[in-house]
Amino acid sequence: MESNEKDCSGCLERKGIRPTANRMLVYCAMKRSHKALSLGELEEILETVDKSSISRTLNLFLENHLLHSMEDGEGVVKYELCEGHGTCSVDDMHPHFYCEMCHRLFCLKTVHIPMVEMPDGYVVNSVNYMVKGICPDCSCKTKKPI
Amino acid sequence: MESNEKDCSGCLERKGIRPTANRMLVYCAMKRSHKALSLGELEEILETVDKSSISRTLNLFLENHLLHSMEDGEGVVKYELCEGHGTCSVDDMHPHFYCEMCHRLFCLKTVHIPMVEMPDGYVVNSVNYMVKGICPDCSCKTKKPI
DNA sequence: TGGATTTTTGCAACTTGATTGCAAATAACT
DNA sequence: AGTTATTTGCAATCAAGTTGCAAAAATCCA
Repeated sequence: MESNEKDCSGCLERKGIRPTANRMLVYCAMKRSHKALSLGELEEILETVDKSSISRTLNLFLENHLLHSMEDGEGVVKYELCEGHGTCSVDDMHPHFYCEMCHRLFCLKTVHIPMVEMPDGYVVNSVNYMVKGICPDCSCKTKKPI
Repeated sequence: MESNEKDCSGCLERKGIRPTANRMLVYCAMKRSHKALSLGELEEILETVDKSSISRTLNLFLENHLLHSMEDGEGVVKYELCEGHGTCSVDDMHPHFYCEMCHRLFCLKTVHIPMVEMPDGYVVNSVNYMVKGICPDCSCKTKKPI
């Protein structure tokens, strides 16, 4: 559970990112939350940091492949720290599941994204696999008793 | 190439959607364009229809599984008519490719989306497979001569 | 150390995509 | 035709995200 100041600053520096107070706050918040977060959610968690600073930080992290982004199912972008030592290789990614009932986004970390065979000429940088439907909680609640 | 008035109205009626003039315009525009369109793009194509009407129509079509939606890689939602007789089964879907250089979205209609094994309890309604990288046009342009 | 330079930050304003309230227009139903 | 329900256009609004800019903080270097 590497989420203390020292470790965070190391992670940033390794990527050539100056570890300012705000950036460490953003990084640590994402490290602690074991799910994808939106700009708005980070804004709520980090009351002391302005949303423009969070936005700039997220974009900086994105450019440096410290995190990847995905659409959350309702048009909002969510961010998630890359797993494998700060690289964003396709193998490190996992599918996401958006519940159309409770509107939550799930990380399916146990599931591996199968890579498709691309037509010639396409260079793949990242893959996003998003499944939509009803999550276990909601499908259980709506299940009619037999 | 079923994009005349009569056929369109039939498609809508089969779904229980009243085929008004605007709705047929939206439907036919999507049928003719063989790619995913955003609300904004439809607005440009259909000069006579207000964007609020287009928006309401798209949501109506979505609810009735006449089309499916995906994020286009830059936070804008794009819509695409379902293939298989107006159902949105997972088999009918194809991956999309977003070029990070020219910012275009490609439909990889020749590629089949592999379905992953879901953990227990998840009910799957739809799947979105989005690949990001460099498209053939751009990767060709940037390729250094040997 | 101290002063100049660069980087980062917060605030407010703005941009953009999309939705909503409402009254007018259109269509549907006896 | 007259009544009711549905759809539409317009303007206003909302929300996510970005940007310009001046102040604050960090860095550089003689």
